[in-house]
Amino acid sequence: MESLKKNADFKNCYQNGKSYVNRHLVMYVCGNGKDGNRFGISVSKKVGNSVVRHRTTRLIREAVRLHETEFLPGHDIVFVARVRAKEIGYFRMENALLHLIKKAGIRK
RNA sequence: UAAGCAGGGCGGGUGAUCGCGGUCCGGAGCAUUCCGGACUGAGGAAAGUCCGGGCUUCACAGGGCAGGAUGCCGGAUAACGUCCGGUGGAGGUGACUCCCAGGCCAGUGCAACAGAAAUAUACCGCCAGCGGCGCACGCAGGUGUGCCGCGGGUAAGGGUGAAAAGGCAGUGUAAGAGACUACCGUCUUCAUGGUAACAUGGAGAGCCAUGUAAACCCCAUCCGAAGCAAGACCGAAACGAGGACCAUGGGCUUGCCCGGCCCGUUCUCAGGUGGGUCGCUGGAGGCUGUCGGUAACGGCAGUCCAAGAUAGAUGAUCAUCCAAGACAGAACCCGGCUUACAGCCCUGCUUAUUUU
RNA sequence: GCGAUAGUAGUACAGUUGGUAGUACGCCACCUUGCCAAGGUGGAGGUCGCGAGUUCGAGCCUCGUCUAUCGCU
Repeated sequence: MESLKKNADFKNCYQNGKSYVNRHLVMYVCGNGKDGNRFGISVSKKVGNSVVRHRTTRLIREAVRLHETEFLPGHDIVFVARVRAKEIGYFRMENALLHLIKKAGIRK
């Protein structure tokens, strides 16, 4: 999967995209005018120490990887972990993610 | 067996499926990239960033001042505020542990409250002398005693305080006082042992004097600055400089021509942005043996190569075993310190109890 | 990666040569008023972020540690 790298890409998504929220995640979506999707993951220092943040990032990335084909193409999507996200395992993270993309209407 | 002390080690394992970073090999491809295979992929603290060094760039004739750091002695080391071994002090029955442990007779500052007095004094007290008044004895001179006053001698005793001009016992005295004596302490000096810190012993000084230097300061030693986002190299586009080209194509200067300027095409150069490559992991390296050293550590020989990401790679699911998995994620590299940490194992030693 | 600053009452802040921790607002009680506000009087409230050390004695000095905020690249 292709990832968002530049700070400007994230800023663009925050300002021009639409946001969807649930208990564990925040998702920002905006169009990018390309064939595929690009994903960004953001976990702030408030969530925990380095080990906790890395684990949270990996859970989100794994969930995105396994469900990448279910996304409608042509979007930049940023996932932001909320503080409660550090307490959950993979399956609840997966459910949270699927819930959000269904809510946003970008699931096939 | 119980309690404890010191040192060292480990820090979940195995398998299956899907997935990620790196190196090498093979194939496709030849700017890039894709496919397959093999190997490999976080720590004891990777952490805090508290010290020290390597490396890189900049600065620099030499010296001093300022500023900072360290501080018993000897050794180890590339270096250190680290480590090792001693000395002194403190704690523990003990194994053993802990200590920023130089200098307030170079100078300056501070010591609230209480207390008479805080670095110098005399409040109460003690003591004799002189003067006055009273009482007792006495014929009287006078003697004894009490109170008051005067100028003196004292620092034993009193209470305050964290701390009151060595302690304690005796001699001595009007009362006292290192005034004198013994012991202990302090200081000076000599001898012996030790590389030294220092220890032990002898002799002397009657003892001019508190604490605080994690107060200023003094003394000795050390220190140029910044950091891999350091730095080196390659270099799109756009901008800039110079040259060449022109069917003289367009515009401006103009009534027109010449001339000049800008745009155009192309070449060279400079700076070095987006980006890329290097720095980047073979090193004060690990392990084993041996030799020197009490040890820290060092010498020699053999053997091994063990992450290198660049918005940042180790994950997910399932099965299974057990003691049910704590603290926690490399970002140029090393040596330390400090802090966090579920639990497990090994070695040596101490104390107590019991048995032989 | 490299640094800097701060932490004191519920809140915002003082606190100098180290010597009994204070100010304002807020809080509580009383007075005033028919009632409320304003005003007046009195009172409570602090492990000085935490742990060691130096000192006779630390909010203050030293070391370690935690949290928050900010800066440079």
